[in-house]
Amino acid sequence: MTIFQSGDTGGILPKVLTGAVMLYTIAEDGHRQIVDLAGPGDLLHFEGATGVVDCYAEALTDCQIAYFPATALLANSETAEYVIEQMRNRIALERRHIKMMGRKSATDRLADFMDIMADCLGADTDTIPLPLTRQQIADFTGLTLETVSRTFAKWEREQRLTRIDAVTYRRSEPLAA
Amino acid sequence: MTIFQSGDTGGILPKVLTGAVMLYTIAEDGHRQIVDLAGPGDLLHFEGATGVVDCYAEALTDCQIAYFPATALLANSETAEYVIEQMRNRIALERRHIKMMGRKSATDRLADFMDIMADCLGADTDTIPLPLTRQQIADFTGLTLETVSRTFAKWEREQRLTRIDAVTYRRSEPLAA
DNA sequence: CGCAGGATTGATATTACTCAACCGTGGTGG
DNA sequence: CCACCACGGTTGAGTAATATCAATCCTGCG
Repeated sequence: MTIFQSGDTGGILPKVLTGAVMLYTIAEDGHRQIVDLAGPGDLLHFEGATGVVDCYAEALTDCQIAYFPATALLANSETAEYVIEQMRNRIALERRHIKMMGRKSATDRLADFMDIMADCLGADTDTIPLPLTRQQIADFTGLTLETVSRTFAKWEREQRLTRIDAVTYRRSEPLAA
Repeated sequence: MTIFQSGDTGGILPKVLTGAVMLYTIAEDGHRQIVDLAGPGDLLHFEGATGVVDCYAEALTDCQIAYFPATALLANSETAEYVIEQMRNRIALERRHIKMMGRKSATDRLADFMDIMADCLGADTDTIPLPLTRQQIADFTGLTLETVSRTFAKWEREQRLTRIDAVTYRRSEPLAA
């Protein structure tokens, strides 16, 4: 379940081969904020031997993780370029995340969230795997689980969203109101 | 004022020597979201010659910017390490940003925001430069400018925060309620 | 002097949070 | 086999907080 914890030392870079992983932090007041999502091909952190990770990584599904020594990866220019590309991807995703959280309405936030999930974990655009509990979605979006639940219920009533199975939804129309 | 725009090609990495810069995106609905803040020593993006930046960079204060060719920077292992370190810093800041935006109350959000400003632009911990308009603070935190204004007014009434000059505040006590 | 841009303040409405009850399911143990 | 429990999810009612709309203030500048 847990892949690494805040405080663990770096030096070895974990790469997701299969499955999905969430990264989160715990605030002083106990509030959990999910700060990142990773799927196949993604590196989970970038700390060298002198670094320490400051978040928790937990598997959302069954996962295979490979571990690479940071020094070796950065020594070779080809793999170093891959690491840099990965970091660029992380920055781009964090910024989408920020953009999503800047939305003032819960509906817009969750519509953006579904876009992100589709891009991160989705095969085709409108079939969206959702291996997260309502609480986890809330901790990702900065909403409450009740608001998440109500918004999904509304979308299902409006036929914009249909549940395929326990962890998959299909969206028919743009979700944003 | 504008340092680069969404759509500009990469290849040359801008580094802030002095001053402060904001990075922002514009959503389809016109909403502006500030996604990053950079101060002296920070690189503003990491796009190689094949990349394109997807946000806008605008100076918040008078600025000096130096430009480095990406290929040269990455060829040398010493400067490459600096670039990676910079990317790590960006990721860490974006995550603090996300964490801040996960706070449910405006007061908590803005207290976190002040912490971030202190770390990004501050000399000592409690003297906080704030070269942003209320609207820009709102676009950073995901609040409205009225809420920002009211919260600052409340803090000043409570003597937790005092304005030193047009762009500097001093905080006396923890701002979080 | 008048104007423009940012900032403040007020009144109101909406929206999401909070608290709480209840449902459904899967697992465990008697 | 069934009772019970734990956990996630749904739904409802009420409240508190912030967005919204609008008027006014302040300051620097032309």
